[in-house]
Amino acid sequence: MTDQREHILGCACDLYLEAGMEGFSMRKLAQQVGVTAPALYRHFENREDLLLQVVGEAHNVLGSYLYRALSASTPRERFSAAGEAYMEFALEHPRYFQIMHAFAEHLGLSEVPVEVEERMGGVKRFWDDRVRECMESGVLRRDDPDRVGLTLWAHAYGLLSLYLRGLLDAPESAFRELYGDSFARILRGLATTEYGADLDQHLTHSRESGPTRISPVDGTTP
Amino acid sequence: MTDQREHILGCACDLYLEAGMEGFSMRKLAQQVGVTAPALYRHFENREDLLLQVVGEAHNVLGSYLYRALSASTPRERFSAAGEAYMEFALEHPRYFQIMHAFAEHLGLSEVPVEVEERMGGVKRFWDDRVRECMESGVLRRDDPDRVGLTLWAHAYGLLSLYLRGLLDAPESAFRELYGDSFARILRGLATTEYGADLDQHLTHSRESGPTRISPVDGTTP
DNA sequence: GTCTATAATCCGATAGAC
DNA sequence: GTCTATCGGATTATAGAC
Repeated sequence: MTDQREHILGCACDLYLEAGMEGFSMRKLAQQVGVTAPALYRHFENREDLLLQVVGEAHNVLGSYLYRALSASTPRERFSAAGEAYMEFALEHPRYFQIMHAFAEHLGLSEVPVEVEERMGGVKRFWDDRVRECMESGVLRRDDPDRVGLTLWAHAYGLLSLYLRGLLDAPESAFRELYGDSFARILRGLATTEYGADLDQHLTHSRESGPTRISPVDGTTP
Repeated sequence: MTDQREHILGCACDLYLEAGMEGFSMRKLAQQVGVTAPALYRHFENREDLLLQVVGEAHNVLGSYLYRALSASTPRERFSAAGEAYMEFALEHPRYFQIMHAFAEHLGLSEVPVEVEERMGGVKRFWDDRVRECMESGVLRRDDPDRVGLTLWAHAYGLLSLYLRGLLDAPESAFRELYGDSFARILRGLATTEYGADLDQHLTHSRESGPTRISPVDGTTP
């Protein structure tokens, strides 16, 4: 009873996880807590403030998943474990996964709150660190860790989002296999060795100039 | 005036593109159309039905972007153009990009409507076709086009989503460069050649069994 | 800190006249 | 096909008593 605020926050997380963003209201929350709606405003400024705290909890849970990955003993194992931890979090807490990436959008905000931005920066840095130590130990090619981290993060995020939104018609077991498979493909590369050389050349020069090119690049080599 | 239904649909698209999902209501739409709210129900069953048509329009617009990419003359150029077209669509019509991927979620539906599922299948097939013809012409490594297509699609979708949600603090010009760069990295591969061999072995065997593995794999080779 | 009561809006959808 | 009028409901948030 001392920390009624935390009790409310716990109920808010439960309610959101059960009902999603559409089904979340201050009235329902009050009912679940066992008080009346106005009482909530003694502890939280408004609905937005409250949901921001829920996002914070989502980040805490993700953090605990990622932290576990650090107990592996080599960079390549930590890297692998991190990728799996990110997937496990998304599959076991899909609503958390959604709200932390789409908070501003869900609330119709034009800007991402700084709290969320900072927390998300932490997630990104975690990826970058796994990448960096894999580069240092020769598992990953030497490259800009920040960019490589983003590529990996975007791929994982995209794959999980498409799955959670029901846009991939695969059962969970199949998806898990697909996720690891897709990761492996990215690490190994998709282009033939012939065109791979082309790409190396592209990347060496692209840091300075030029329009966006995606793929087997500019018309130089046939 | 003959096709008032189309006029309403046009206004609905405009209203959604301006106000987003949060700001979309039958009343506001009616006001924009210049009629009263009940009149809308002569043309559309309900709000959900109407928004489903908006999603359809979003797919039409994306389709027109992708279609343009087919005018390139070689598989590798069509591939490159397709990736750029997907990006251009997302950057120029961010709301359309969002609603077509998150329609069910936005409306609190538990299942993705079949119309959306089919349309999205078309997008996926377009990616797969670009991949397939690149494999046949030796630009991409021979592999399962369906899986490779998914990897590329997920990466592009993830990167664009993160950017549109304001989770990447980069201006648009920087993002465009980043997008192409990230694509090139995936095509070339991220692992060192040494560990790349490991991955090849993994992929060869993984089609049949085993738990999800992500990266430099199983403890066999040091 | 919590209550009752209520303000002030907004929403989707329908009935029935024209 | 469109209107007026309205039903029936939801929501966030506040005022003031206890």
